[in-house]
Amino acid sequence: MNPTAAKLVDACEQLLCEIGSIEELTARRVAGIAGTTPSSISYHFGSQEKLVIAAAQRVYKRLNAERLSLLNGAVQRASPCPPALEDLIAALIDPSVRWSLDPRSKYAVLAHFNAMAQRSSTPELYRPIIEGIDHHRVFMPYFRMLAPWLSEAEIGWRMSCALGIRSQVTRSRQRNEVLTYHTIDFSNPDEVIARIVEVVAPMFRGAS
Amino acid sequence: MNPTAAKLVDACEQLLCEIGSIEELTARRVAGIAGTTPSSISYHFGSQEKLVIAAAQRVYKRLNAERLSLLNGAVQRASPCPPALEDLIAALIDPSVRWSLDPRSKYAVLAHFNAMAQRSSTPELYRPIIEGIDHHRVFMPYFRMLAPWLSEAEIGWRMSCALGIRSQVTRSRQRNEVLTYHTIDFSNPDEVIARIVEVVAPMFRGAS
DNA sequence: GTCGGACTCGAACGGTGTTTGAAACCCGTC
DNA sequence: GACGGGTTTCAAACACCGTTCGAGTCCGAC
Repeated sequence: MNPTAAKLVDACEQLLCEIGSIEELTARRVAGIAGTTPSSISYHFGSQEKLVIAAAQRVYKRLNAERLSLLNGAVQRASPCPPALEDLIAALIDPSVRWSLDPRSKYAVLAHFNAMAQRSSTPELYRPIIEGIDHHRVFMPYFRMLAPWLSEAEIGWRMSCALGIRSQVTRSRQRNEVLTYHTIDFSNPDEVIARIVEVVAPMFRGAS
Repeated sequence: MNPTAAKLVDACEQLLCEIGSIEELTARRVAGIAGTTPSSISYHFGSQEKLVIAAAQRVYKRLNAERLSLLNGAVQRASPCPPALEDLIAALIDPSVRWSLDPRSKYAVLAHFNAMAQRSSTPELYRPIIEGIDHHRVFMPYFRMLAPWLSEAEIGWRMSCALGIRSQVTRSRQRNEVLTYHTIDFSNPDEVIARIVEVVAPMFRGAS
């Protein structure tokens, strides 16, 4: 990758972590941090939007790698048995929850990325990233072992639900705190993860 | 309300339903539809942002009224017994799910409103609306009757989870379809609502 | 009749992302 | 070593944005 382009991605990542709103990310500021000019963004990436996507893609890779490593850890720990349902669910949501609560993490990049995706007039740019689900698919065989009475589609649906709950936690923290009368410490990742596991696990049990 | 201000809210609501991205909403377009000038937006509402908030507030009122009426219907149908758990959950999520799938509804206004809230540099403007949870609180006593072993906070947490799953459905339809191998018809509100009820209900049951 | 407030609107302002065209640079070829 | 062509850089210009400003209009109160 061209060194200027690389510097732009770095600057974009850095700025996305510093700003409170995506509106504060401007081509001139990014270029300034990177020590170049706004037009170089268009030249190397086609548009500011695509630069943000490039930055987010890099961060997503790290997050997915962490999730995969958690999964592998749980699998190896339990080997030769299948991993515990709770560990599986925890691995699925752990990195997102933990990163979103860690100000030193690059989670802000993903948050702003999602904000941009929602308001974009060219959603096709974001689709490949947002709907890339291979990192989720790797969980499915393990869930199936634990709940063989559920079809793959049923497993997928429940994983979607788990991810939706995860998003609710990372996005609407204040609302959750009010709704739960501040009895849950939503700034404590371990507690949040345990709470999510607690409500998601029954979805995969035979009860119904 | 000043007639020009009213026309601006109407125009804003209309335009929000027609556009694909919030970026296509410009002060000049809104003013054009309303038959006035951009500066009147600043004059009557203070900013374009606040105009969108005013428009969204009106739509939220209608949605919350519909939700409340569904709740009351379920309560009366079951009276003097408490309403069925499934009906309660369904009432909680029904309007959002149904509106989000009905192109004639004003759901687009709320979708764009949420997109704006996420990217705004003045989130305090949105907080009162997004975190207004009185419409959710009215559900709590009924849930408590059905699950008296859960504290109010536990009920609130599970309601939050249900709303998170709801958001996942209204926001990331395509991803859900892929994860479920297209076995769920996410364009059919009745099916979607039934699916959500199916996974949420166990959260409120005694199992664990 | 005149004052004062509410309202409207066109022009201007400072900002945005992107395009443009001319330099500067790099590097293989003669 | 000099040339030539592609690649990269950058300042200026462009079209557009939301907002502000100031003059002008309207209308009811005194």
